[in-house]
Amino acid sequence: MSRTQGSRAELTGPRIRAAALRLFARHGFAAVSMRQIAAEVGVQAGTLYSYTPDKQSLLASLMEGHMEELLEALAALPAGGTPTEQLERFTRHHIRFHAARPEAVFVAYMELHSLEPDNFARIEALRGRYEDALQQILEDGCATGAFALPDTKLTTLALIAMLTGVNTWFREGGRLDLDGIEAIYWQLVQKAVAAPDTARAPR
Amino acid sequence: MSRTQGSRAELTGPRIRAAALRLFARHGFAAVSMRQIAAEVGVQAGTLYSYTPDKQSLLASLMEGHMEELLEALAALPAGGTPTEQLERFTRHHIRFHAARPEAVFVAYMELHSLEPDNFARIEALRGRYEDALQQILEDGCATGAFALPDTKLTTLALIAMLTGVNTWFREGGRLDLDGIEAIYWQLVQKAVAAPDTARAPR
DNA sequence: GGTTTAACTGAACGCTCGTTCGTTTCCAAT
DNA sequence: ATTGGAAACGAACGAGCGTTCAGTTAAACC
Repeated sequence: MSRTQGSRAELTGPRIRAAALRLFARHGFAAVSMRQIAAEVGVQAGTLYSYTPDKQSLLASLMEGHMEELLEALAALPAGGTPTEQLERFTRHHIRFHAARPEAVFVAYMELHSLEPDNFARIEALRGRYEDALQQILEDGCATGAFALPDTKLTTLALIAMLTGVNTWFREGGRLDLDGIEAIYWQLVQKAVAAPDTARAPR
Repeated sequence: MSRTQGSRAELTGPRIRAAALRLFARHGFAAVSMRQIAAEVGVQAGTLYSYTPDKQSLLASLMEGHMEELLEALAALPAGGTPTEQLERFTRHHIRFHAARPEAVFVAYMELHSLEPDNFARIEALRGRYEDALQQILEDGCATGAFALPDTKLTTLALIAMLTGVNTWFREGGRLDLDGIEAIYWQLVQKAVAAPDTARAPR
């Protein structure tokens, strides 16, 4: 399937994936044809089928790859510290990771209904693991008294929705850089979850 | 175009819109054919063109109608009171309004990229007016000292993303009813925006 | 009961879709 | 120079797409 040496150009497989991701993000999975993807790569449509069994698998593979990358990056974060420190790391990491790959994020959120049931279940399970990681931090914080939350599951979903919302407007080179955005969102998150007494002195 | 008396059944126009909304929400605009919509209504595909000039206009009309309804409902809210009271009204209303029409909300958010440029601009302008209303409340609150926010525009977008996120998991008859959900989210919103001194006594 | 009229049918248009597969190309090893 | 084999081509398949429109139906009015 792969040459020992890519003598003429970039490897075709990754270029197909990149083109598909870009087009799916821009126009939506159902609105993009295999011929459009092929044209973007500079190849005939039939060639795509040497790299993916079909269009659905191409989408599922992109989405699953994204979710696995997200979980790997989460696992690579430094552990330990207070729940507040962990939550700050999670918050900043979420914003930074998502801002760096807007197309994959967009596809992973918007094309869930284009997945066949098996693929949907597999990818939703990965998302669930990510949410669980945040929920665990919130529960730890409630246990130590650093956070005061009526419902950690809802708060998990609320915070992730808020943080992921950055992607709807963030553009590189805009009014604010990522450091500034992280700081603003971290302040919102921190105040929202903090127990009243510790709202200003977060340990 | 319309009969003086709908003697046999429901009027066809609204039924087409309802079927299209349901199918667009479930499968995505591009993945739904005019024949599917027609079949859902119990009519031939050609009949749809007595009610809409084309598929794109059907989508745009559904989205524009939803945004206008949202703005009308916002305008119908009681005015006056402190910024904190206004923000609570906005928060509760947003959750309640969106939870009541999940399909329209889903389509309005997910199918923006299916709109042709003119329709997109018109509908985005309506969304901007809704965001402006929230931003005005936040600015008023900062002016009175009730809120402490580094950036009202970002906070506006962050809060709307958080509140709209309810729609990704809320299902009627689930663990929590709307009153409970409103209360939890209002607590998160209130704490996130409140100036430190007033965090516990919101007037 | 005959006429009007709007709603709806159903066939047809040209086109694009995802996918298959026999053929051609061309690098790499002999 | 020849050969082996992977990569890509490009034509073809049946199906379905959005849209049009001449014709059919049936309720409403005189």
